[in-house]
Amino acid sequence: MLKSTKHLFHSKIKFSLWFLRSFTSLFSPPQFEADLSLSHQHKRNYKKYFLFSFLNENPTNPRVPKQVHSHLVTTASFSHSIRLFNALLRCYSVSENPKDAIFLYQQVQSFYFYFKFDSFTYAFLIKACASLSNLDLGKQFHGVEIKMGFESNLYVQTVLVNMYAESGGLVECKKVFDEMPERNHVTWNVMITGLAKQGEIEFARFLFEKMPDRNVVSWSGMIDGYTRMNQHREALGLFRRMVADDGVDPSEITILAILPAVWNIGDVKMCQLIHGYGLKRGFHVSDIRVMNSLIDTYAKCGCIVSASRFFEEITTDTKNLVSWTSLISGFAMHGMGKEAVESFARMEQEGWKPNRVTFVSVLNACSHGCLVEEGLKFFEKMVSEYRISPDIKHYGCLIDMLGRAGRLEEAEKIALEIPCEISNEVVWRILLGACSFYGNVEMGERVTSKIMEIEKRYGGDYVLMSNILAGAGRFADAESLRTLMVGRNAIKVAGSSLT
DNA sequence: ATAGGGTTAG
Repeated sequence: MLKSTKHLFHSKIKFSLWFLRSFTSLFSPPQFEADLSLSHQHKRNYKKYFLFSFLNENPTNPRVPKQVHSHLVTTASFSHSIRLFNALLRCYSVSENPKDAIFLYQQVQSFYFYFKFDSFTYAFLIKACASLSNLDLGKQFHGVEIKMGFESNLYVQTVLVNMYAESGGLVECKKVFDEMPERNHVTWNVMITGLAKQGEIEFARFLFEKMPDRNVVSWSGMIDGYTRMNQHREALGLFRRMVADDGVDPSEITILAILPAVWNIGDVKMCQLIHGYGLKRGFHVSDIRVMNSLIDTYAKCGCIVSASRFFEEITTDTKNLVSWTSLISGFAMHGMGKEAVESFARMEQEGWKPNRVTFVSVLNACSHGCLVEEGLKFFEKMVSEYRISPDIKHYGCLIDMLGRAGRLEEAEKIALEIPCEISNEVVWRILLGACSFYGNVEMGERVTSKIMEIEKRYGGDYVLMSNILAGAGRFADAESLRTLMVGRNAIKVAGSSLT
């Protein structure tokens, strides 16, 4: 008995040493070896501190929390520090697998029953539930947290509001917010951004106007809410009010929230203004997300030259895959197939591996630039070389490309081969457009019946099909289709131009 | 130690 315990103890020491070695070799903190000569208490504190900063300084490396976790398990030193345990929990809650936070809690709860959890523990656990969008689990921790006496803890209640907002429990969200004895600006912001994200923009605005000290987060949240709801003028108005009247400096996030409103309205001047502001404030050198969004906005405002010039100004080590994809999608929407294909080649030369979005963009470019053979090659390359299984948008581009080139039979064949789990009415709608362009009545009728199996309320389909029929001289059929459209209450919004 | 994020067929 004694021997085996001893053996276990030795193996633990061995493991610890291996562990410390792996830490030192990974990060080689200065004087770590020397500190081993300190007193036992000192060593333990140093180790604790080291593990703590190890966790906090490597938030993106998924191996770090696993290493610390296994160290704590094998050395049975969970009980030594609630802080270390909480830091580990925090790491897991923002990691790729927030469920690990729940597992850690369950493990500690069942093996270390004397362990006393504090308010931070519950805050991070509820945060993990928010990342998982798991409303049921969140409700359970809400119950536990109340039972442990944190019902009026500002931090715990704030993450609780956030969790309910993110996982769609708006009723509970409002209830918790209303019943909080004290709130700070974070609480208000969590509530406002949460409501704005869920589409409750009116109520978010009400709270926004009522809130005592608005900051850049509150403004950005509201602006983002309006752009999500397609209320772009309202978003721009709020942005102007924020900068001009309240004198609040926009952050990177504000810029990212306002740019979709800019390109939806198509305001090039506004885009240049924000670009200039970014230059002045240094966003363009510091935040690749803002730069990528600017490429996209210039392209969507019709200035592909500015978009590509701006792209070329970004240094090679700052550019990423999204920059390349934004450029290619810009070329695609301007019908510049050749430039898109060249950019794709340059991107591969610089060592970037295209993802599914990059392929949607380049296939779209081939379709708009009438590069059918290239497009088919890209599709083949995506499947066999990059092992990306095509999704419905890739098929959409492919069908659009073949349809525009008049290769309707091939397009229809592919549309029929799409697995039914991912198929939708949009691919058939694309094909219907091609049938209309080439005046193919028979296929048009087949395709229309396919669409009607899925969606009967989209007016554009009736209009397109009745145009095909009228083009073939079948005016009576065209007329009855129009009547059917009115009878089914299908709506066709009239087109309009921005200029 | 609590809040906000970029590219996607018609």
